[in-house]
Amino acid sequence: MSDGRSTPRQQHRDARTTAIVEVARRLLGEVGPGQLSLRAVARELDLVPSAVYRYFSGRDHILTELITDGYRRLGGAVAGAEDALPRDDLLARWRSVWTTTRGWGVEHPHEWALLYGSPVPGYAAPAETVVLATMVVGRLAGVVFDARERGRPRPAGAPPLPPGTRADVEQVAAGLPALGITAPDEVDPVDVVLVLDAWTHLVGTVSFELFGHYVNAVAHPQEHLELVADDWSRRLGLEAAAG
Amino acid sequence: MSDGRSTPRQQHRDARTTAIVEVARRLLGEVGPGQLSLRAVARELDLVPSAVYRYFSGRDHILTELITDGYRRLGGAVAGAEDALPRDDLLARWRSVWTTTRGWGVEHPHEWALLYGSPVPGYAAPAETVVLATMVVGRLAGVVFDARERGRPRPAGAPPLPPGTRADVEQVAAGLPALGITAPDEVDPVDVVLVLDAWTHLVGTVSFELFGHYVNAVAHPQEHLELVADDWSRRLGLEAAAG
DNA sequence: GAGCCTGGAGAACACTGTTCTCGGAAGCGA
DNA sequence: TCGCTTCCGAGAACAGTGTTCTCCAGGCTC
Repeated sequence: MSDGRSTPRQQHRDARTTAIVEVARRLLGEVGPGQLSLRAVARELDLVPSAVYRYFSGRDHILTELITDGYRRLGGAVAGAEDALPRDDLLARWRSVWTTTRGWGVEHPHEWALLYGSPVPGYAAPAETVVLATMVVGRLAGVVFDARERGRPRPAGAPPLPPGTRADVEQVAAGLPALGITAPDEVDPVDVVLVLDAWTHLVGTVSFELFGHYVNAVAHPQEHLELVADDWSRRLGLEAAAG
Repeated sequence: MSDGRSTPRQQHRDARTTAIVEVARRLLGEVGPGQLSLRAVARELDLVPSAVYRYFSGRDHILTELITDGYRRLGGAVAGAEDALPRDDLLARWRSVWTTTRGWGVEHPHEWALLYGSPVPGYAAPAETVVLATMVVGRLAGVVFDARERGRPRPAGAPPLPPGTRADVEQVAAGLPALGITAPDEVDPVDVVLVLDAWTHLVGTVSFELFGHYVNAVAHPQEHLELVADDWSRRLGLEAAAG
């Protein structure tokens, strides 16, 4: 946020900027997006509303900042948990990504809604966000690629991909290095699709839990999520060779 | 909405009530929830804002009505499409539920966001909604149950369910008749979990497309969704015996 | 030390949801 | 047909909201 040398003014500016985001995030946790009020943020900081406009172009700008911030925090939590595990324990790493993602969502439901719920109207993802938003799915892909590298193949039974999806996969595979994902030289297109689907299912499951679609259906969401995670790991051939 | 005999007053009231909802739904399609304004609805009907309160207790009440209305319409679209297919063509019925659901979402993205996006703050699902909300997953379950009835088993390879999930499944199975879902006498618990997961994956996939999480990843969402649908049908053993 | 410029104050505008009172008109029973 | 009741809409008001504008003082920069 601050460039190299920091004048006193720049320091003050940075402090205020982060203070605004911090307060906004705290209020977001209390009331949820849509109810987040710029004036409330200003009040909390003993500021007049118009003063906030020195730092942000408006309410949506603050929300945008909270979104990138949320992706950063979620990604950080997932990365931290997975990095603490031995690289060879693919199954533990895979489950870690799933449970850490859910854990973060359960702890920060409003931020989760901001990231994966209805998009905010004025929001156009800045360039920085697109790489941040891929952290979770990137970790999923990392485990799968490591499994292939260790000679664990995917169970048979997948049909060939239709042409449109093949094109999509090529697009994705070409963009992997830019996202910091180390992929094998020859990426299996089916792996790419399955990882994308597993990611979708992961986020969908957590969203269903947090958004109340599982009432009267799933009373043990943690257990259920682990079940789904193991299911996908089996389909991706992550478990030990002896089934 | 109207009970048996309808006095002129009741007629007028019903007409106004539906008119308000209709206008609200049209405006919702233009601006999205959160931007939907009670005053704008009133303006459109040449009404003063306070007059709307004769029919709805507030803005959230209108949104609640739009939610139940949305579930009804989505469910109706799905049911209509599936009922037009021969009951024995399980695969076609299965795909129909998937593609019809996506098609409705693509046509009504804001209503989709209302149903499956971030929950509305003041919204507590009325009793009527819980049955409406299960229409899509109920149709998925119906296809699977019909497959079992026709002697198509699920492919092997599923691990036993952990105790918490077993309890959840029993709860769900006990509630099936109340939802109008005809289930076999002995419901396979794994089938219930898989249907729930397929439903989650379906909604998650459409949401990811509509909410912009698939940019730079899935340029052919229709084809991708069909791929996912077929994938689940294979895991559920819906296709003809000869693979 | 002179000057610029930045950040905050304050007022104002156009909205929003919601509550209240009040009037008139339409429906209803006799 | 008359009179009463009920109900619907108008209107004003209040407390909020996001946003824009002008103005000014203080601190930073040169």
